[in-house]
Amino acid sequence: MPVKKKKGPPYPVETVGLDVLEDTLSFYIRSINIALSRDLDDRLEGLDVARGTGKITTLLLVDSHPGIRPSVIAQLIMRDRSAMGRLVDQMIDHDLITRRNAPDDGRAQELHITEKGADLARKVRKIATKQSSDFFAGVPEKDQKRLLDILRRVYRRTAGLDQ
Amino acid sequence: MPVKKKKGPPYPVETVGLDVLEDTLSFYIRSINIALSRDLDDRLEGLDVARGTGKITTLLLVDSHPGIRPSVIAQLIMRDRSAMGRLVDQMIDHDLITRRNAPDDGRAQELHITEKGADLARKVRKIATKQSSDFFAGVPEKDQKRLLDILRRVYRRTAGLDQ
DNA sequence: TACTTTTAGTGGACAAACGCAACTATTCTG
DNA sequence: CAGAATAGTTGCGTTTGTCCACTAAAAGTA
Repeated sequence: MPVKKKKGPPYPVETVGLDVLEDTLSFYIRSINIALSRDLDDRLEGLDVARGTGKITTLLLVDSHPGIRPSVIAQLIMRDRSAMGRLVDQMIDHDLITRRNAPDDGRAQELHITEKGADLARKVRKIATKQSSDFFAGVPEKDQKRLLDILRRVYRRTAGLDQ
Repeated sequence: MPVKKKKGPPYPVETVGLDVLEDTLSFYIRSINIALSRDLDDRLEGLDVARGTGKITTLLLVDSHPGIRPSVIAQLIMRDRSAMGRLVDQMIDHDLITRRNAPDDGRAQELHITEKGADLARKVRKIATKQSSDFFAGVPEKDQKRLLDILRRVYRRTAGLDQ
């Protein structure tokens, strides 16, 4: 006599094959991106820099490259200049960076970090590296390096930074 | 006598160091995700499935798992049920899938592919795999596999599919 | 010098997407 | 049967980002 069949969905989540996506960059990148963003938002709770869509990169770049220009950052984070402008506005409101006109180029601006921004940058650095290693838990050191190398190469190429 | 200094920005894009982000998963994932999404949108031009935010995964999953439930897909693409519902609505409008009530569970639904959906799925499979290999251009076969393995592991863990 | 083109930044309008919370209906647990 | 959990729907609000037009300045050209 057959065991009573349990109801449940025809394809339980754990066992669903992902079709070709199983071997595809885009799917994992997209999904992991979602997970990573949410996780990061949690970790940044209340830190003036939540919703880390570019704010974090901007903060760290301004901190480590005093006088860097908005348009340069825009290119690195792959946003257009208007989006970047708004991002800068926000961060100025939060007193994290300052904006001044470039002395040698009337079109351009220079961004500088504030006290508060620098403090935050220190915290964010810790958080970002911690998150990275948490997500890599269980992945051998050597593979981590290898993975980052590959991602770096792909990134530089697609951002148009190479050649 | 010094060479005439060229003007240009203080930190040209190509040379800007990314601070700790240089060694951080989140930055690359986020950026590559942007690049990948835009590129994919281009390749899907006019294909009824543009803005591939989950549509692609849904399409392929429904195609390869007839009767799969919305909530299962939602979990795989990390969205909440309401977002998933709207996604399904759209795809039904585009005549890519159909929705019917599950015979054995009054709460649930079953999704099925349409003719048109199946056609599209075939095309999308080609496009997705092509894109993946394009982005991997220059990365040795072996490293590609390795990378996908790691991403898969990270994904499965963060999606709560393992253990 | 006068022109044209390119680059940097701003502002507005618009749209798409997502999450949350509340609600219904069904099923499961005990 | 009562209460908890699950599937799906709907409305609401927010965020985010893209497109486009516009100004100002600099670079290229002749």
